[in-house]
Amino acid sequence: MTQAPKPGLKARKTPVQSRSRVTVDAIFEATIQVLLRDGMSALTTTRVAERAGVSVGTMYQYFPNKQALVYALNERYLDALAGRIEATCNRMQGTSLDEMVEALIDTYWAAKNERAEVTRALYRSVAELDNDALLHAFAARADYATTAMFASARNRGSEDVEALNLTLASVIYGTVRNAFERGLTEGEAALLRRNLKAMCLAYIAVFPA
Amino acid sequence: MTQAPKPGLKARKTPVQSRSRVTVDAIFEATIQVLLRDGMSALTTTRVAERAGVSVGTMYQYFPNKQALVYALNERYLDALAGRIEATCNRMQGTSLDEMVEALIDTYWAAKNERAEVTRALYRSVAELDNDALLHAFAARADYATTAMFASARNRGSEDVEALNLTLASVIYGTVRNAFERGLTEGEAALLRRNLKAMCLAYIAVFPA
DNA sequence: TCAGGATATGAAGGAACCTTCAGCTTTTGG
DNA sequence: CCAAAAGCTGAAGGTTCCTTCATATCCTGA
Repeated sequence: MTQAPKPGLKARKTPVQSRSRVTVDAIFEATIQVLLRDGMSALTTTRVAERAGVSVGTMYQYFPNKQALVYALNERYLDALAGRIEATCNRMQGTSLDEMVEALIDTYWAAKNERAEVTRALYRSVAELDNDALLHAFAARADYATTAMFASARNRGSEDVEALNLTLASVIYGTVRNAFERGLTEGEAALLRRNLKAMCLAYIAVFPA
Repeated sequence: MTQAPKPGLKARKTPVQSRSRVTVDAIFEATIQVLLRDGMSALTTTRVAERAGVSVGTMYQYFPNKQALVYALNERYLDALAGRIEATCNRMQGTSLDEMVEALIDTYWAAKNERAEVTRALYRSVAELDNDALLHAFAARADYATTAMFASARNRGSEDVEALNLTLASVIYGTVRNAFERGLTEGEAALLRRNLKAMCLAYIAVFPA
């Protein structure tokens, strides 16, 4: 995830004093806010710097260009998300498939909703070509973790773990994202989450046959 | 879907001669190709015109600005997609829930895959702010159709149709999209499609209780 | 305390892009 | 066949934006 970004997308300089760490954080935060308020096409170096309370030049000391900024923002987010998924997978090792699925849904759902605006802002920036690689790296990392977890399930049948993972991961990630994109009310969201779990459990119950 | 676009996004002039209808089609096609080859950030009026084999001025005779072009492209695609969903819903009226779900999955899956590149290209353009409205309009239209279909199911239990629709629609659309974004092999895709159906059927079987 | 590295500034160069418009070509309807 | 409508052209105006760099300020370790 963090290795070998496309050339030209690497951070230019790594903050060493705490002053600059604050600056970089402010820049990231400003980027999110601009993205959220004005959209990707209005994401301007000047605007970001202004909102972050620094000058444009400062930005260019940590990011070689605008694209690198967006890249780093996504990397940061996906890295944290993958970390949470891995943590859940470790925690649930050896439990039942049912418990695993519920935990995975809860984790992913929570991650998307805790800072819903951030998620929404980032969705507006991944359209850029080079971020595809980032997404695939994330998917690979997450799949690795969940597959290992499913393989350790107490009550597993004789199914192909890879196939099981592909199915559950696609359904869970896909559904949660779709749920997130519709503007659901609290009630609808709760209902959908419950039903998603029910659906996965029903599938598991029927299939290990 | 076709009514009341944001001001400034309306088509400027409607083609009346067949010559210009060809031109407009070429422009749309060129937009897709540029989007696909170079991404959203390289989508330039000059490049689109060049690839379409017309001059920039021509483009501006049918679209008041670049944004309107992208808007129209999405509108066109979503309109066709909604139409296909509605057709399926009409065709399946009065059948069983199982058949409905299978038909819906097949329709959506086919629509995404027939011109996979187009779908992929459009995903790169919806990040723009104003297209959100378009997506919501599409969702509303699709939900209306599927809800009506589910309500007519031969073997329905006493569940809340709206809830059933929310669940099935979110899972199906979400999963298909997610499947599409991972670069699945033919085999994996087939497997996932089969399992998605199985999952929905298992859910239906358990719940009308 | 002080030198040197780290950090910040913002005006300005320069490239890329969107959009217009005056004039030219093609098509249509009578 | 011809006048009017429809369609097409592309150079150029005007704007916006990215990025650099010479200069100034701040911090840290000795």
